[in-house]
Amino acid sequence: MPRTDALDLVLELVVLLGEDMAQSLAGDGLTVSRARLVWLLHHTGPSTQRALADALKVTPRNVTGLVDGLAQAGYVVRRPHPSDRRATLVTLTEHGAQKLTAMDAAHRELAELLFAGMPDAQYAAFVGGVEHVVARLREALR
Amino acid sequence: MPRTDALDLVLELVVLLGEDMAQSLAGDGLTVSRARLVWLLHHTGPSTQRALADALKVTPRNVTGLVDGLAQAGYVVRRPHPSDRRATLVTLTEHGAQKLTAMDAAHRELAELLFAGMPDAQYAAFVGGVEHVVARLREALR
DNA sequence: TATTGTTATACTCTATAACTATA
DNA sequence: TATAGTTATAGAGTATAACAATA
Repeated sequence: MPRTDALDLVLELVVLLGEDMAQSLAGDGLTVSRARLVWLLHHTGPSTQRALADALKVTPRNVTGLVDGLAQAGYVVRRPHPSDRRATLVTLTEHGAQKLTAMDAAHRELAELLFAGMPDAQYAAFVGGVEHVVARLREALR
Repeated sequence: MPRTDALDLVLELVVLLGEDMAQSLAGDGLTVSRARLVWLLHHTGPSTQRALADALKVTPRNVTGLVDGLAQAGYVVRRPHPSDRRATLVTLTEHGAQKLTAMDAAHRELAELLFAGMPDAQYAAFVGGVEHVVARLREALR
């Protein structure tokens, strides 16, 4: 007896969450792809484009484009790598860093919005359920 | 105390589910956008491009491109509308209909994969939790 | 006058391949 | 010879605007 209703509900959640994030990011002049890159920079510090490409699982060429857009929007700058003249270090600007700090806060507010008011027992069961599903998906994708 | 861990877990689920679907669809020569269109056709029958644009919440121009690609891939054909000569009715081909029936089965199998083995109590709590989160998101997006 | 779908144009994300500069 | 990042090229998804055919 497949539990397709739960899957459909999860798919709806995916759609709504995607809309919410895209809408919020658009307000900051960001796209999902660009946000992923600056989010990474924010949490790991200045990185070479090569490292970003590996972490984001996209091609180096793609990173060039994303960094171009982010630089034009004032989020990041390219700095020379101190010891390897082939490489560049992508670094958050002051403005970018401030925006990312604000995004951290927005992230916490979203968590608050979604889960505040949920009874502890249900919250625990929900987390357990998501972990279960994530584990199954990881196996399936391996 | 924001429950950011649950949000991060849900975001991971979104990523993994997206990868799983994209991988599966690529095997059928489909993209996510094209799959959404044929999925709609499969469940509502032949439709005008205008109706598809409204249902998918994209522009008519976008639908033109998606239908072009799906027609070339043999999933759909454009037929004249019987009473309105401005409009076309996008219809699944025999091949497309068979593929969609197979996708229905794959959908049930995915539900089976994700939720089989989950205790009834946890399943119920999980569904309740997702419903809670979906409701909150609906409010936020309104 | 309004609607359906198209052509024209443009931007973003994505990829592969060839090339430059450096290691 | 290998690596970092670029230019060149291409396809998909998305949008707006102008237009043709029809209602």
